Formats: sequence, structure tokens, C-alpha cells
Amino acid sequence: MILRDRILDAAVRVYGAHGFRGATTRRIAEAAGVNEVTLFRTFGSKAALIDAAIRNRTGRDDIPRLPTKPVDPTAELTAWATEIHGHMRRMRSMIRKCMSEMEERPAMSGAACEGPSWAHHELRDYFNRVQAANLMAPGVEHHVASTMLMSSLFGDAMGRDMMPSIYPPASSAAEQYVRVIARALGLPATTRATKRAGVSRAAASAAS
Amino acid sequence: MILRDRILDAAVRVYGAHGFRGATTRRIAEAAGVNEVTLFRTFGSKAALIDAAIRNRTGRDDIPRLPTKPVDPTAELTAWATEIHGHMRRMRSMIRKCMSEMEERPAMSGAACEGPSWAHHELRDYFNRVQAANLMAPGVEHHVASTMLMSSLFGDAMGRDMMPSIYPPASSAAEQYVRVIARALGLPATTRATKRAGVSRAAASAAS
DNA sequence: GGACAGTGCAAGTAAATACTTGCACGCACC
DNA sequence: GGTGCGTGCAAGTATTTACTTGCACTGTCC
Repeated sequence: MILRDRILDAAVRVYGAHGFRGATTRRIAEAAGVNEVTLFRTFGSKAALIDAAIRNRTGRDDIPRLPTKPVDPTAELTAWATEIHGHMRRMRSMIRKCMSEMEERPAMSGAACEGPSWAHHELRDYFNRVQAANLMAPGVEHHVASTMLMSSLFGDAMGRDMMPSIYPPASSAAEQYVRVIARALGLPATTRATKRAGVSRAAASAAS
Repeated sequence: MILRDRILDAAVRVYGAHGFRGATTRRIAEAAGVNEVTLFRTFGSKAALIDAAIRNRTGRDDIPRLPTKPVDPTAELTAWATEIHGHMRRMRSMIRKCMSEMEERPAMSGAACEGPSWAHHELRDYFNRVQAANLMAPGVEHHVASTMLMSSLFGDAMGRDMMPSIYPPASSAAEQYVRVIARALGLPATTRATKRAGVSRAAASAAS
């Protein structure tokens, strides 16, 4: 049933552009190229439709993985952060809406949080592994560092539209954030050879 | 005319709770303890009212200042970041709404951006001074570091409601973010004596 | 061929919403 | 005392919105 997916797709688009209250059933039906009544017949209510649409979107995002055995942390982090950053940028409209409607519709924003929450745990676990592999200076609060890297990517993805001048160029932003974190954690610098290898390996594991 | 301020106050409260579309004139009038018609007679339209309310709120916030002559950067940054963090947390509902309505009502979110934008420049200038005073390791991208510290405070203030477990305890969060940044920038550690002095001085300059 | 599920279309309902009008009341100021 | 100004109150208008109903059409499966 391709029609159902078409409606869900239109619903996230309209929701991302106008928020819950602005996502009228008329607009969604028009965007989906479908009669308005069909929405009610297939989903029951507007709330159920948008809920399904958000869940559908936030569920399908396969979050990239970090290598289980860290070798070149800086390179691996750069590849991973770049992907997370791109993902957040692509979803930024929807994320902003979910965040702002958290008080009124906690279930939906809860669903939207799953992705970031998962990504953060991925990063935190990776830092644990990096520390266990003795690739990190001892006695550093890498939990805080992981939160900061996530917040940096998040803040960049959310704020760049409104205040573009305060962020590094989009193409290298993630890389620069990682570099600062790497310095704070005392991670070894990437050589050119290991960098290429690290990036391609991280990308490969992310694509799987 | 105290009534005008009462209306503006009620408008920001209702807007922060429900967003633009959810901030109906009825709700605002009720929250202000005022007749609905009075809103239109004093502000002309709902849009003009909410615009004035946001501008009123975001204009009055005196952003804390960082010392012109950095002495103990870590202590000074901690005091400053703690205040910024508290400020962002207090305004978080309104900020979330402004951000999510950026596409539809750019003027309002633009006004809401003034505060963060100003704070970021304050921090960036301060880092320039710290570097000029030779208190920072050479060759570090402190522009990126300033963006990251701002994003960390921002991400914390926005996300803590939804994912409390991934952030450090609220009472020490700002301090911990500063510590990581200080490490990345190679700032000198704070001694107990200079710490007390630095904090009180920063707080004093912020209160002025 | 016929039952049937899925969809479109036209029309409508009840509620909410932004905004208006007309009138009355109180209160300061001259 | 009277002239405005600011406000409250009651009522109303036009529009939007979520959701419903009834009917016709189309394709699939038996």
C-alpha cells in the first residue's frame, strides 16, 4: 500500500514546516495528493496521523555506528560526527517543532528524542572503549566531553539558520568540533595514512 | 500604565507555553486578567501584541559581562557560563517556540536570537583577550571553542527536559563544560584563592 | 457477473478563532 | 459639572478547522 506511505511522508513534511497546529488536515491531504477524507479513514484522527508520521520517520534512521575497536579515534570521530551532523541538519525543522511542542504533546517529542539519545550512548560507549584502549589521557571526564560534542553538533544544526556567522563553515564544522574535543581528551593526532583508513572504515561500518 | 506591562507579561507566558498559534487572544486576556477586546484596542492585532511581548522580554535581559582584563580565565568563565546557563534555562520554553517558528515568523525568532548572539560575541572577544594575555596555549582554534561552549550551554538548557540522563547534574553542568574547554585551550588551572576572587569579581561585574 | 474494499467528491456540522461594534461605567482633569 | 479617555461587557461576523455523511466510481478476487 504505497498510498499510506505517501500520506505519512506528506505529513512529516507539512508538520516540519508548520508544526502540529499549523499542519492542518487540508494541507497534508493536498501535499499527499489525496482527498482529505482519506486521512480520517486511514488514520482516524489528525493526532494519530502525525504521531504515526513522526514515529515512522524517527524510526527509520539508522544511526551510524562507531567502530568497536578504536584505532584512530580522531578520524573515526570525525567521520561519525559528520554523519550525525548531516542527519540533524536534514531533520532540523522537524526536531525544532517536536522540541517546541514537548510540553503539549510529550509523546511525540519523546519519539523524536530516541535518535539523539541513541547517538549519545553510542558516543559515550565509544569513549569508554577509547579509554580502555589507553588512547585517551587519564583522568579526563569524557562523559562530559561526549555530551559537549553532541550539543555542539545539535546547536550547530539548530542555530545555523538563525545565526550563521557564529558557526564554522558547514563543510568542516563537525571536523573542527571533533578536533577541539580530541585536544581536551588528549587523543593522538591523526596521521595522513591512518586518517584515510579510519574514515573509510568508519564510513563502511556506518553504511552496513 | 501598568496594564500594558501586565498584558505583555501574560503574552510571553502564554506564548512560551503554547506557541504562536496556541497563544489565542482569549488565553492571553484571561492570563492578564483583562478583557479580550482590550488586547485589540491597545495592540491592534495578536501578531503585534506577541511581537511586542517577545521584544520586551528579550530586550530587557542584561547579558552578564566577562572581565576586560582576564586574570583567572577558568574561574571567570565558570561564573559567566553559569549565569548564561541559568538564563537560557529560564527562557527555554520561549526560545524553543521562537526557534520552531523561525520559518513562519522570522522577525520574532530574529529578536529572540539577539541575546545568544550577543553572548557569543562577548565570549569570543574574551577569548581574544585571553590569548593576547598569553594565558592560552598558542595555535588553538578558540573561535570554535567559544562556539562549542555556547552550544553546550544551549543544548543543555534545551535538551535537559527531554533527556535528563545524558547531561551532568544541573548545578555543576556549566562548570564542567568550562573545565573541558579550558583543557582544550590549555588554560591554567584555578587555584583556590584565585578561584574565589575570580568568581566574586565576575559576579560583581555581571551585576553592574 | 457480482460482492467488496478502497478511494474521490460534494456537502455539511460544530467548534474555535481573530477581530469588530455599540454601549455603559468610572475616573482624571479642567 | 462636564468632557474625554480607558476599560469592561455582550453580542456578533467571517473564517478556519477537525471531522462526518452519503454517494458514485474503480479495481480485485471469487
